[in-house]
Amino acid sequence: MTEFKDFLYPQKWLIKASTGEKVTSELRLRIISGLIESGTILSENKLAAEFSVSRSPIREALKTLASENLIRLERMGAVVLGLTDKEIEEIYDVRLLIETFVFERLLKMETTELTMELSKIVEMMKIAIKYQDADEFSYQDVLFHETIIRSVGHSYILMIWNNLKPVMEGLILLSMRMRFQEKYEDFPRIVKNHELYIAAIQAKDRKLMVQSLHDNFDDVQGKVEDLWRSQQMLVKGVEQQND
Amino acid sequence: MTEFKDFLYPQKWLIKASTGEKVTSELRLRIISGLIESGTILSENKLAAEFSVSRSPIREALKTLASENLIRLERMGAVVLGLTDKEIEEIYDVRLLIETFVFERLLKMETTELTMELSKIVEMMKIAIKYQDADEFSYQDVLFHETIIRSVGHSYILMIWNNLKPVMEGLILLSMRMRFQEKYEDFPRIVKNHELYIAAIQAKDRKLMVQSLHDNFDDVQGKVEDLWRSQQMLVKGVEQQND
DNA sequence: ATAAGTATACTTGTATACAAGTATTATAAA
DNA sequence: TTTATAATACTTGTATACAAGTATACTTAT
Repeated sequence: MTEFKDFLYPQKWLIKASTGEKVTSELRLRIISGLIESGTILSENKLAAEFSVSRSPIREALKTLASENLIRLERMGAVVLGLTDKEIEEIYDVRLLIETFVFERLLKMETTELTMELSKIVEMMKIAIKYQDADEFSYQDVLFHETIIRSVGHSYILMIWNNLKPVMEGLILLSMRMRFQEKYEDFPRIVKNHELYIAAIQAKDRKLMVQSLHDNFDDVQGKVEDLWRSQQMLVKGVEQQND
Repeated sequence: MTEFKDFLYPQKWLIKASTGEKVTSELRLRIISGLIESGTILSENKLAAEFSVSRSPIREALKTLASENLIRLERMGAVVLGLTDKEIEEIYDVRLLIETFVFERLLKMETTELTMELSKIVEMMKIAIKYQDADEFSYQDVLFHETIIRSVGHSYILMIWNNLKPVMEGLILLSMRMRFQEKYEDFPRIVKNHELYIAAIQAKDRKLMVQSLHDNFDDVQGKVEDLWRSQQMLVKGVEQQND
């Protein structure tokens, strides 16, 4: 598989990935961004030709995307579902659900090690902002929440997170790229929210946690149209931006 | 793929299924039941030989089971994780989490059609008991909860259910088979619990719902050792039982 | 012109072939 | 006996081949 210049998904995150994983990540982001529109019928053969790959990794990708509700596999072809605003809200329902659950567990735990780790991540986020690295910032943002979820050691909550994560990551990625272009001033506030989250964990303060979580949602909750604009912009400027 | 006589998974549920789905369902149940022990290393080639199938459907099965936390894919071989008692409890954490969420939504909805549907399912459960059909009873039990979850139309809650369902189904299946052999007297109570659940939905009574849900968990919450016993019993008696 | 039937070009699901890499085992040397 | 090296038998990931089935389009007959 040739590494296309016009890949939306960060190439450096895919260095060790198999072809199947690469295709999965790229297709996912194209669907989330709206570059591949809802209603489109995807065929394994056409995708294989487009990516210059055999059908094996394509099949793997389609199965994964179907489990993430981004496409629906049918007799002939996979129909793209994409993300409506309603579904983005639903994703945040689930995030609120599991992070609230996790927080309840944290209330009964030692959290010094966790907050240490989270502080480190926030430092990394600041560096990413300084160097205007949207992808790195997104990575740390996702890692922040994953670190919290992992810390309670609940394998089925983690399973839910693992199913949700790829789509979340895509949304955050597109949202942050847009912000770096258009709303750079947002970032200090986003960082502050994360610091608030850490404070809530340290103080074991339910209310503070839910509040900072809600604020965090608002930060990412760009409407789908915004993400689409963002994607358009990126595709147009991709010749210059990508090495 | 030959239809082995010693399949644990109900053959009639797999009539329209592809080879990949058949292998997935059978492997899953063997892992849950303990027939394939935790720590076992599964190789694609060996499984393909064992099931008289090519590696394609086996790969599909292993990917699915990995997403369900039943195995862990590694460089060489897939290591079986199975279900510990802790994990079974975690599954019920998640069920409680999503069914409670769903119930909150139901409080704001018209539920006459839903309760009608649920009553029908309970009738079916009674018939299954009458004819001592453990598999059919399990099917209706799973369908009962799925019907409730689907009724609120939340695609990401449904996604969680879809990820959880196969393992749930397996647990219920093994648990009910054991009960039909050893604790037949349990069933009237199980049916009553489901009727209580319906009443809770009709009355929009949170407390009643949580209570009946908890009771329902207790009914299925056979310890892993019990499931293993059940499986042993079934494998020994399989020549007579399966057609 | 329209309807029916056939041919063709798709589709997915499974089997097989191949390539690259890893663990193990056997062999050889110290 | 122990260590190092080489050969072999595995492993997964990807490509390709094949089979069965479905939709489309074309051809033929009325």
